[in-house]
Amino acid sequence: MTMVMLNQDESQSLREKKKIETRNKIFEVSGRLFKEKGFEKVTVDEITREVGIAKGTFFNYFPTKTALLVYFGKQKEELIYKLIKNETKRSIPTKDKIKNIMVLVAKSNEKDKELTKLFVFEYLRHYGYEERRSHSLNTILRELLEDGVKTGEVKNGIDVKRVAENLTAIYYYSLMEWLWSNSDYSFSEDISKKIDVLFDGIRS
Amino acid sequence: MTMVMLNQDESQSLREKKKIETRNKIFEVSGRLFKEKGFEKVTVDEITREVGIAKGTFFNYFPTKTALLVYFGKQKEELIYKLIKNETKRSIPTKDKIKNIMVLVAKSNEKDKELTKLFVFEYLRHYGYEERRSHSLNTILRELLEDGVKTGEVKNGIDVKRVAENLTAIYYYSLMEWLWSNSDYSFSEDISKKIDVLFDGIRS
DNA sequence: AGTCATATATGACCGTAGTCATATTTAATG
DNA sequence: CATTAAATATGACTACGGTCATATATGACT
Repeated sequence: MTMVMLNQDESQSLREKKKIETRNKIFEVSGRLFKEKGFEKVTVDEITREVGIAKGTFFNYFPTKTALLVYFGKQKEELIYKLIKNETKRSIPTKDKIKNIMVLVAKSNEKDKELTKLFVFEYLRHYGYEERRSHSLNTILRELLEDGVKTGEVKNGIDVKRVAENLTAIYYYSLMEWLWSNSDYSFSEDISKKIDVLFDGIRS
Repeated sequence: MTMVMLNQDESQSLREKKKIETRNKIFEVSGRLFKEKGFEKVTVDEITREVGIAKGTFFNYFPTKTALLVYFGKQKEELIYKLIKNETKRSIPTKDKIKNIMVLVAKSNEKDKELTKLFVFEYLRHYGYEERRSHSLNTILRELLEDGVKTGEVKNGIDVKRVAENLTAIYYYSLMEWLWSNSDYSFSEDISKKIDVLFDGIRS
C-alpha cells in the first residue's frame, strides 16, 4: 500500500506528458475536422482514428462528444480573460473601459467565426447548468460599473446588477446576430454603438 | 393518370383529419413525457408506443426528435403573438406599450418554466439558421419604437434597429437567467425594471 | 530487477436516433 | 364495384454515441 504522493513540481511524469499530449491532439484534430465538415458530420470514430487512440480513450478525456464544444469555449474564454485583465488596469473613463473590453471580446470572436458558431450554443447551454463563475463577462462588467458609480461617471443609485446583465445580454445577442447574418458587418463596431445607446438612454 | 386536384375547402378528407390527429397526439404525448422525465430520457420508441404508431411514422411528422422542441417553441410563439396583436392596438405611451408586451411574453413563459427550459435553446439555435421572420419580437419592438420616434416619445435620430435589438437581447438573456436561477423572483418584474434603465440611460 | 497498486487504454457491446424498401390505406375515376 | 395512383404507415436495419469489463502501461517501493 503506497500512500506517498510525490509532488512532481514542474517536471511532469511520463504519464502526465502523454495525457496532455493526447488531450491536445484530440482538440487539434477535432477542431480541424469540425471546421472542415461541421460538428454532426464528424464521428468520434473518425476523430480517434486520426488521433491514433481507441474509441474508449476519447471518453476518458471528454465525457461526451458535445463536451468538446464546451471545452473549445472554455479555452477561448481563458485567452480572452488574460486580455481583459490588462484592459481593466488602465486609467481611462469607465465607459471607454467597458467599450474596450467588449470590443476586445468581440474581435477575438471575429477571428474564428465558423468554430464560434459551432460552440456558442453548447457553451451557453452548459453554463445554464453550471455554477456562476467569478470570471464571467457579466461579473467583470458589474465591477467596472460599480467603479463608475464611485467616480461619478455612472448615475448614483442605479441598479448595477441589472445594467451589467443588460450589457451582457447585448453582447451575446449581438454575437449571435452577427454569427448567423449573411452580410459581414463589423461586430465590434456594432457592439460599440449599442453601448453608446445604453449609456445615453432613448427617452427624448 | 389523375390530374384533378379537388380543393377540399374547409371540409377535411379522412386523410387530413387523421394527419392532424396524429400530429396532435405526438405533441401531447411527447410534451407530457418530456415534462415527466426530461428530454433525453424519453425515447422515440416510447413516444410512438404511447401514441400507437410505428417508429417510422414519427419521422413522417417530425424530421428529428429535437425538431419537436422547435415546434413547441413555434406553437408557444403563435399563442403569444395573438396576445401581442391586441396590445399594440391600445393608445398608450410607447414605453408602456413596449413594457406591456415584454411583460406579457414574460408571463406566458412563467407559466411553464420546465418545458420552456427544454426548448428555448433549440428554438434559438433553429432560428439562427432560418429566415428572419416578420413576426419576431425584434420586429414588433422595432415598429413600436418607430412609432415612438414619430410621436416624440423617443429621441429623434436614434438608431432604432439597434435599440430594438438591445431590447430583444435583454428579453432573451433575462429569460435564461430566470430559467436557470434557483431563486424564484418575478421574471416580468425584472424585465420591467430593465426596460426603465434602457429608456433612461445610465450616464450621470 | 522484481513486485505491486493504480492510472490509463482498449474494443466488443448496447441503446437509440434516423433511413428506407415494402406494405397498407385512401380516394379518385370509369 | 373494380382499378389504379398517390399518400401514408411500417418495422427491419444501419450508424453512431456512449459504457464497461478487461488488458496494458506506469511508477513507487524493496
